[in-house]
Amino acid sequence: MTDPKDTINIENVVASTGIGQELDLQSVAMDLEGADYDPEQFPGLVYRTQNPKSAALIFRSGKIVCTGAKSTDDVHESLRIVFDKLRELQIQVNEDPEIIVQNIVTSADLGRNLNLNAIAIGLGLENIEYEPEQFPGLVYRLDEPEVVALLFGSGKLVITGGKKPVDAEHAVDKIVSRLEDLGLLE
Amino acid sequence: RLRKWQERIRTKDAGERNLQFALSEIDRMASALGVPRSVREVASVIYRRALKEDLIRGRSIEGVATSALYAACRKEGIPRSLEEISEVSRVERKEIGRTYRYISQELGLEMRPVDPKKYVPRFCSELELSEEVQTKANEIIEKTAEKGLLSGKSPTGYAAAAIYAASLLCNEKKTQREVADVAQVTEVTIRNRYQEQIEAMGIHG
DNA sequence: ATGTTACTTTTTAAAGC
DNA sequence: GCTTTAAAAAGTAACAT
Repeated sequence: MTDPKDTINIENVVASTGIGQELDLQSVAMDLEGADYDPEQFPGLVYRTQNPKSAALIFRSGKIVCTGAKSTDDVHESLRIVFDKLRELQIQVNEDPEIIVQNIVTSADLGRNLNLNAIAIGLGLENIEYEPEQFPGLVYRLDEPEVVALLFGSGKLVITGGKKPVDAEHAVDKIVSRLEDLGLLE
Repeated sequence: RLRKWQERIRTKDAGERNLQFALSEIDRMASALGVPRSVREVASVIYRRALKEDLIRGRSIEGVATSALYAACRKEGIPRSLEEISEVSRVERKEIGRTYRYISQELGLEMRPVDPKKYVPRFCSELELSEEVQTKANEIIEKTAEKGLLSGKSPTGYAAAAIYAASLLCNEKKTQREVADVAQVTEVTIRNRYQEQIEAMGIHG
């Protein structure tokens, strides 16, 4: 039997940081090739890195949000690229700004089909949200770790809201044991 | 002091007017949908509870009223799809769904997923299909759901496919388009659900 | 009838409306 | 509350071929 934990894959990491310097986004947009800046639509400037692939949202305050990375290492590498690009534009950037991981999205596979109707009732209608007319996944909010899990009929899962990679592992363990206790797995 | 009193009356009047408006809207939509009086009463109770729990702040009265009616239809066992509900409301489908999920969670309505069989009588009667087709459709829904085919699927599309399949099996064929129109789903959805269902039932191709 | 694109859900920061 | 960004899951839908 494959341990569902071994099927966990990080799909997206969101992190925030700041260069401790105010920015004139209009001029940054002019000098930084590939930058998308439309203040009427959104106050942040969008800059995409290729390797690793990510999108950085750069704000007037100098604060930056990086999304789309596949690992925490990729987040650091992507932001290092962004910092260097800004330095090339003669912008002062702190040595190594603090990078805070805000959210990690993970996917996993329980390896067997799930009866979502039975799970909705088993886990307690007051704790879950399952509205197949609106979305095919069952929404299950865990307290420890504090993450949100989306369960699908195929047995595939999405775990989001965690700040550390281990949060997903703990969540999968709890989900598996709860479903086993209810006799809704295998 | 007089000003404070007038303000209280003004607030009270506004609140009363809003409640009256909400209840009249529930009545109007319920009539348009042709649901029994009991559903309007349940919807009114849900709306008043939402009002009491202060769930309307930041939301439109019409949105909460519509969501209360949607929830009431389901609670009473005569569900209307969000698509059908949105046709008699001035609130768009997406907002009705969001508001419904919010009040459902906050009021602890503990709504059970909609059983596709609940749509069979109404859809079949709109299609002028016999009792035999309804029975067959229910049988298809029950057996395929037991095999786990229902997980994650929209109840209306699931019911529509079963009705389409049953109409074929009972020699009262309706086209996918006819069934799709009354169930308000696309032919593609009926086709996909239909294929899964007949395969699970072990029927022909 | 199929294929592509796109939208539904969840999470999270950012600044501003 | 909304706006933008990324990503997965699976279902549904719209539009093109």
